[in-house]
Amino acid sequence: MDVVSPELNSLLPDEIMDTEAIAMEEELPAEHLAAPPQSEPEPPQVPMETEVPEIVSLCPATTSMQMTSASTDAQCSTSSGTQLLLAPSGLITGTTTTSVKTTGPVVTQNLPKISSVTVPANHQLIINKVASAPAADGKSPGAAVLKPEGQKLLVAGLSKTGQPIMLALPHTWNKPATTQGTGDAKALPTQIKMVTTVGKPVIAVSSASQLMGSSTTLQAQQLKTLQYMLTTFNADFCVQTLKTVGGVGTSQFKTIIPLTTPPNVQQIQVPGSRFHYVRLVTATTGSTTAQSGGSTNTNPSIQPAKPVMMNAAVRMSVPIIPAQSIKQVVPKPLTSAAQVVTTSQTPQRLIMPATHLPQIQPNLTSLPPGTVLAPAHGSGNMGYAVLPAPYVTQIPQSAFVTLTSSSTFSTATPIQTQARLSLNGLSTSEATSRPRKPCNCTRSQCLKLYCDCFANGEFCNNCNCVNCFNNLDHESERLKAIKACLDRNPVAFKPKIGKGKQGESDRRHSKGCNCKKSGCLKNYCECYEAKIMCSSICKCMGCKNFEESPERKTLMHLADAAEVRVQQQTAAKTKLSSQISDLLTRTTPAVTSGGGKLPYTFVTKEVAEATCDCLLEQTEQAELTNQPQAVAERLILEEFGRCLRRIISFAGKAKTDCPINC
DNA sequence: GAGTTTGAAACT
DNA sequence: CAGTTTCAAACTC
Repeated sequence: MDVVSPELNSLLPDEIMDTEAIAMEEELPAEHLAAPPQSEPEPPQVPMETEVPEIVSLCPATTSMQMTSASTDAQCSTSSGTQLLLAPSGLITGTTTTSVKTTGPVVTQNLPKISSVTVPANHQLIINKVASAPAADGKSPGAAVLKPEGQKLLVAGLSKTGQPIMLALPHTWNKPATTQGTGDAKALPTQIKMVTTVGKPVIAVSSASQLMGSSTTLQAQQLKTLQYMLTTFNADFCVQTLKTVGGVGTSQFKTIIPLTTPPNVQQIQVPGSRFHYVRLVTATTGSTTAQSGGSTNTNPSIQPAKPVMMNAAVRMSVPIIPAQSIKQVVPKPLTSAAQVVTTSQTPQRLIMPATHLPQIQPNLTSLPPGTVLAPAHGSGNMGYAVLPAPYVTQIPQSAFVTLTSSSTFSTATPIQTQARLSLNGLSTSEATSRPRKPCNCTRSQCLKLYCDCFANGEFCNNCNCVNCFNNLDHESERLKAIKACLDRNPVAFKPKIGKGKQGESDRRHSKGCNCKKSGCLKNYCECYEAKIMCSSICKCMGCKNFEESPERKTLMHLADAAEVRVQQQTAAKTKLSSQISDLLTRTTPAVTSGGGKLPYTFVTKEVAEATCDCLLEQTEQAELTNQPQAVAERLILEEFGRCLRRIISFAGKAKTDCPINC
């Protein structure tokens, strides 16, 4: 399905390399890009672990957050019992926690259809800074980060499953948008991070890097209740937001997964991260202390606190809208393309931004579709592995950190579903439901594009490869390989089958094939393999893969016929099996006799399948001899009768031969 | 299943 | 960028 205009699609190669700039130029006021007005010196720039600009959690889950919709005005109100905490990363590690006060403005701007969400009384909003860079005052590395009036939180919408999608806006977000487009997007990259709760209400929101080192004061009285702006997740906004957060037109959907080794959450403190996080968690007794406003800390915004007890987790992912799938993602962000993870009963996962990926940083957005950042077991200090989305399903359970109500981290349940993303022009369902063929690589270590698994952005799983490095155990090598591929070809992991120009076929090979001997009518040809015709950009010789080609038509006809035949046989087999099963079920009471094992007992699965085979064979015979349908049906029924007689005969014989055991 | 063919990827 | 080599999938027997 074509979901993105050719114009947009044409923007992909360059723009995806600088998604932040695009995002800022297109979506954010210029002031948003400018240096924050606070007087504190800018914290030292730390290497950006990744240019992944946004984090979006699209995990389907329920949430106890009360949502109201249809409001078009930004609102911020409170409800009793909710606490707002601002905490440095130490909060997560259990070393320090800072409770803060805030004036609590939640501002939405330039966002349509704002609605609101009410935070339940037993929830806390915890603002956590993950970055470990020293604060400007040098006293509180990793200290709380939000300006009193700075951090804006948007609940950008609700998924189908009701989970809120949160936006954390830089403190400059509420500035007028009059200078939009005049700022230097690259100078001060700002990220909107969208997250949703998973299961119980935990919301993680990242703010812009320039907020690091700043402080936030939140009024404790106002912490008790919060109400956030919501925007309904209409398609236009989704498109804009996703473009903003992920860059334009790539078919990538990035998810960030925390490091393993719970309960040590040091991994969450991503060194050099420019992201901040806000978590909305269920209030606990321990956190009440944290939100006390009576701290004597010289920095009023930073107060010690107990480790926060979290019983919910967040999964954040970074969507980069695929050219072919953007419209698939947007309307149903949490049910299909965006539904990266489904968690189980305790679906809490703490998701952190990728870190220490300098090698691939420049091309992160060119990573395979659905790239995920995940724990890297063998990557030394890399911290996070860069994974395509399908990898998520292969990550062992221990790879996820769960925040539990007992203030400890534990492993989470494995991911149950995976992102459904567009791959090579196939629909998301096609791409993910189709079983991938195992590779047979022997010399490439599955780290070259020769390997289909690697090229398609998947881990090798149940493959026949030799000396495979395409797994989490060789993450560092794999990262290097990814970088090498991207160095050679920045769009190496982009789908080769994209949209053609206007007026041309919807799908065409991005590079074109180079076939010489196959006539482009064998699967050697990438165009033919993708079931598309060769185009003007192909360099093939003797091409027969064009619209009017009689050879192609013949092949297509044969292929269609074969496919129909297979489908018919499959359907017939299924139907017969079902009928036999149903027959056995319905006749069970009637055939009881003599107290022994009855004939129907012998209609095992194998017998049923054999019967089906006989019937199918009869069907084929009838087809081959061109029998009329009525005759064919009669022959099949006769065959079925013979099968039944044989079954009964053998059953009766067995009963006679084995009166004790049967 | 072994051997061959093929063309993309990688290399020079 | 063109020519060559490497590689793994597709194909044939």
